[in-house]
Amino acid sequence: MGYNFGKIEAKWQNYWRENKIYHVDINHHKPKFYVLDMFPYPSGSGLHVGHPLGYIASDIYARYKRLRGFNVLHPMGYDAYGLPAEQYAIQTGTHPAVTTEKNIKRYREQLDKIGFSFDWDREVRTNDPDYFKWTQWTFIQLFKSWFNKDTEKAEPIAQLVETFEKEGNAAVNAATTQEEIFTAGQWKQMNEEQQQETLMNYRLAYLSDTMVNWCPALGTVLANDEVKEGLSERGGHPVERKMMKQWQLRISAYAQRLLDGLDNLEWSDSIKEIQRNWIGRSEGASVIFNVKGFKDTIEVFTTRPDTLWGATFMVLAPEHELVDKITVPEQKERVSNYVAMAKNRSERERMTEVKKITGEFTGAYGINPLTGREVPIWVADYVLAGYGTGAIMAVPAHDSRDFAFARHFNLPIIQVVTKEGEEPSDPATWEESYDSKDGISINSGFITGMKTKEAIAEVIKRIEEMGIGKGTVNYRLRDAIFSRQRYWGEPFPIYYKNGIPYPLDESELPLKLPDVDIFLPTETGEPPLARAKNWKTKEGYPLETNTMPGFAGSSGYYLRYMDPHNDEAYFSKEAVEYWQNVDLYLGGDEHGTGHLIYSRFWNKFLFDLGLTVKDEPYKKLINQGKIQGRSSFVYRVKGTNQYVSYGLKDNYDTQELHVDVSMVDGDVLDTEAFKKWRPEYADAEFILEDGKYYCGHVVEKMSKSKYNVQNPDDLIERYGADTLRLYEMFLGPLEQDKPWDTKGIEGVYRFLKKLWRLFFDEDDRLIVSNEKASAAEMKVLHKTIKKIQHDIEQFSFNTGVSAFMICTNELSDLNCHKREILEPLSVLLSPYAPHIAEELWHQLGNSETVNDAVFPQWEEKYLVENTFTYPVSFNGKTRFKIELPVDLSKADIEKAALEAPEAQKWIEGKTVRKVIVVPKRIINVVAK
RNA sequence: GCCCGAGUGGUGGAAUUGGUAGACACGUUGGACUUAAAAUCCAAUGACCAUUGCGGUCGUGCGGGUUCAAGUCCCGCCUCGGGUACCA
Repeated sequence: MGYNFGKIEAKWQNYWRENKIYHVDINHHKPKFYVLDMFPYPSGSGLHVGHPLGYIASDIYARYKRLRGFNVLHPMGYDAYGLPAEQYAIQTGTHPAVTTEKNIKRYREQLDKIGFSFDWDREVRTNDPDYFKWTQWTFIQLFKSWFNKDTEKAEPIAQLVETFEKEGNAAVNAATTQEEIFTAGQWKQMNEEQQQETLMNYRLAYLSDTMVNWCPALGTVLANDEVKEGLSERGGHPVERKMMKQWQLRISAYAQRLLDGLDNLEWSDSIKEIQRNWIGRSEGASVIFNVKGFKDTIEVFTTRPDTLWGATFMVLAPEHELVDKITVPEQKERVSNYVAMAKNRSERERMTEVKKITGEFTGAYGINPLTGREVPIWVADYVLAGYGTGAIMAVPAHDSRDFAFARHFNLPIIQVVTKEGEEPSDPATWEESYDSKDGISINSGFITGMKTKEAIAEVIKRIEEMGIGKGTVNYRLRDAIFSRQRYWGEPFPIYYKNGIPYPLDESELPLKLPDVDIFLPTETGEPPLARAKNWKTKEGYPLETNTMPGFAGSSGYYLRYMDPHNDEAYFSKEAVEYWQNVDLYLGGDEHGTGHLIYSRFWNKFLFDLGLTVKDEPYKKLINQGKIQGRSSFVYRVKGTNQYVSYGLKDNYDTQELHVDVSMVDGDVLDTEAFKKWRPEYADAEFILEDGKYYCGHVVEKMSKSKYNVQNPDDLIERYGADTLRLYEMFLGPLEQDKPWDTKGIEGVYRFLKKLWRLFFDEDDRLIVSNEKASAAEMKVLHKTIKKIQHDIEQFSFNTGVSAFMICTNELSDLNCHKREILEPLSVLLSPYAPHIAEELWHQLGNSETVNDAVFPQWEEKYLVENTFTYPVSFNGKTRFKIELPVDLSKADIEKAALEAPEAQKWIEGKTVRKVIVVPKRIINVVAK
């Protein structure tokens, strides 16, 4: 019989469930540890082998921490709102809730089979009213808050109103889009609508007209991070720019805190860098230019105020409010045509035509505030309305885009920075602009001769004194568009009275999704919720018809796990004070600019409200790599039904076709299975090599259409969950992308069978003895404990698995069947392979779960060696080995090495110049 | 374009951070057991040269450098993967 994983795994999975082994509560006698996986969106195709990779790693860590005496919170749930279920609903009429429920059930079955230590009593689902009540609640708090730049935190709108009533807004330093200054008197004279409109400019969740990423195919707007290269991330549909009234979150207010917070996080440098780039802080100055003949001024943002003397023209974004006003009559037509063209270009066009230089002269002139020189004002779409002030001063000599523009339209180029010790040259001879971050200012008035850094500081100082500008910081981070014109998401807890949005009373939450007849927009283009009957408050006011985006529900889910059944609050004070924040978070790095930013923002906001106790949600983050599929190909001879084996395909004119990897074993195709696969292959003929059909292969994304999906259920069926767990870890470093190849799973399976043989004989009789272990056996054990502990703490799970293999191989060689060795070994193995470990632990006579055992402690005394086998190298090349006592002095080691018989041939006829001895490492002889 | 990350046997990957390159597996080859197969076990397996035995040369993407010693550090390239994209 031997190792019967099927029986063992079912048995212990039941035992764990029935005895609630993974249920966890607050326990003040133990230190807490919070291990979290990014929860999955339950898709219709179920889990493939790539999904559990991170879950297995975090499960090993969670189990390890438990063995080390921590009270471990390790929950799981579902990111249940999402487009696929809704798209399916549109096609079939099946309610997305039904699809989602079905998919969750399948996910749960698959997850259960892998033997995770999740506390399912804490499961959350983003579409569960008990859960999204708090998503809606948080939205209301955002609506009722503003960001005070003086205190660098969110504060209640109610207090802001009090300030307005007392002194107006002049002294308020807020993250705001409010431009007009008003007095207390003016505030009081505003009507309700005007006041609400004003407050909207301060709220952290606010409604405003904004340029959005509109995706016609999905019928909704998308956030910036949901658009990749001008196409929607989901589905790859084209995205257009459109002006729409949308809910937004003022995440830009938190830009600096989001940036600063990164410094103290144990995240990979790459993901921190991605976030830093996304936030995009840049320091510089805003400078005010007068417009000749107008009272209006143009404010520009520049990171290089030291190049003001080189500004030879100005450029406004097509959307800039002054374009129309300042354009001279004879340019009107050209400019308005250009602006219309620029506005209508899709995102995609705009991005693909980056190199195309376009623009129009307005006919107006700006006046350089430092030099008094007149510079022409142009309109061009290389200047973005959404960044800085939507206007720039162009310094063609030192900016590549300005340079290209100046060359194209024949505008003057003046050099104002040069490299130290270099003579300025004629820009007309240049091929590109001169990047001058470390230079010396020339031809630049009072900063001439200064180094760039001090020149910038000096200009900022002077323009501030002169009142024509100031030092400023700009961020690339945009506010997050929070409305989706979709059905399957959280409804906004907002109603409209006279067109003004108001939040629902908290007692009205959760506001559940209404029923609709079909999941499509209305004829008039309103979102699906507008189809619902009676989508209004008790008083009859219409409710918001947009729904929230996918990242709404995932932004604060880690907090709800701490106290998932609380109906009084998001989570209790006691729970958050105990569990604090996530100690270890595992997930894919594709969430670098989305979820991980939103979630940090959400947490910081709740922190400002005094709800969370940590400023950052995820202390340590590990991004597991993707598992790629290994696709197989057959080669059809064109125009025939003949298939030629890989090695012979170059002799024919062939077409490459994906075949299902389940029919391929080590590149050899099961030709009979292939014939049965599809009717058109029934009469397939094969041109074989050595009697076999060899397939070609390539490593690519795992997907249905490539027939390379490996699902964990089949592998568990064949090898068991423990083998699957070990194999996924054995594949390679956790954070690295790697191809999936089922071939190697045999090796791991063999290891478990071999381990089993240490405990049982051929007739399944336990052969474990209570005999005292030998020094050699103790050494194997303690070496392994040390290695396993080290590897788990380093998240080096692949080397951990090989350490277990080495250990088992060595114990087999030693013929060791001793409890003193095997009992700790079963504990050691339990994080990786919990089922077999639990079985062995109980077979050894333990009646409690192995999860409550104590992780064994390795002791140095078993590891000490009396001798060390030195590699002896001559001029860096290893020539022979010599075993010497470890406590030998350097001089004696040197002597022993040089006197060794093998050494003579390398020394002969040469002079020994030097001998390097590194104790317990190496001996290197330098001989010439 | 800019910013990260990675290139090691036929394959996945190791290498205590500058100290025996290729651990552990897969695969392959040969052998044992078996009527046979599966399973299991044993041996070989970086390339090349030599071979009766000992052995030798080369080798971590490429080219240079530092060092007694480089997969690891420095300089310059190449290739692949990811992020970002007119951000002033």
